[in-house]
Amino acid sequence: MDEYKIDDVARECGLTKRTIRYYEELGVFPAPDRSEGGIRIYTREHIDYLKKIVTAKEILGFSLQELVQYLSVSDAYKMNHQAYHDVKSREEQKSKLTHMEQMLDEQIEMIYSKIERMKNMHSELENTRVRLKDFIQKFVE
Amino acid sequence: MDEYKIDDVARECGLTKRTIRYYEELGVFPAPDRSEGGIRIYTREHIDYLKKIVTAKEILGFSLQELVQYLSVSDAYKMNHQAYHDVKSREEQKSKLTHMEQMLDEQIEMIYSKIERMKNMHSELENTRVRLKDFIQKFVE
DNA sequence: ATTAACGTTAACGTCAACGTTAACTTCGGA
DNA sequence: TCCGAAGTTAACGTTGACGTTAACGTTAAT
Repeated sequence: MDEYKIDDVARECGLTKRTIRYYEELGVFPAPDRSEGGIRIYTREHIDYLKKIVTAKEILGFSLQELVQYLSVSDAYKMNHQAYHDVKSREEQKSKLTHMEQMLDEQIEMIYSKIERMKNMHSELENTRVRLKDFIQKFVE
Repeated sequence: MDEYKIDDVARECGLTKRTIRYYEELGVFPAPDRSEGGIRIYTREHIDYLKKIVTAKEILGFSLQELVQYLSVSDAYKMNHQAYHDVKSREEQKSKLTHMEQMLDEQIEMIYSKIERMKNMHSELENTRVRLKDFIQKFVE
């Protein structure tokens, strides 16, 4: 069965139920279908998507507002659904697509530069380690 | 003159005066000497150190509490001063040094794994870009 | 010597990102 | 069928990381 309740999702994604509802409220996470009694019914797709959100937030250090930006361009799911529906003219669609392309390029560039700066910090720390080891060496002599 | 007031520091580091005092209050940033009238007098060393703090926070996405941890092992300045002074026995010093070494190793490992995960996101985004370009291509045909 | 610009502390305000609680409904097993 | 676990919304509380304001002292330049 491809049906999950909020607690299952929470467990698997490492979030609280409150947080999941909060993300839905903010528009970071899509609102799922409801059961007869109004209970949120999630699918596996939802879970995978939420996992992506969590890692993006963790690794990139994005705020929830930035996440909205990020998600609007980074996800193929949205590429097939949101950008394709609810838009009127072909011209509008095309401009929306090229805009997405541009945003995507910016995201990629930003992540790349972050990686570079992290590499710098990494090698600085390696240097510090060497100096520390030297210091300890001299210390025990 | 190697003397700066808080506003100079703020400008150069891209922070507000309030933030600098707040960092001092938290122990993230060392308290400088004061002038006769109680005004904070900083040196170039302070500025460089604060710049490090800012980048570490930005790039690593550390909270201020985590920064305290990070700074206590990552900085050579502290290696020469804090760990060397205010400690009593030689045994204590040695254990403190090996503890620093261990923490440093952990930091290095953590940053490395962050870099790896960012690389993954980066290549995922590259894939998305390719798919998006394809989509646009077919769209304009 | 005065004044404007800049410094100080202390206290309160704010915003994001949830946690907690209350008051209620729904669901699954004995 | 009934009870307890787990679902729901709504509202208030909390914490981190500062911003803002007030009330005041210091400094530099005219």
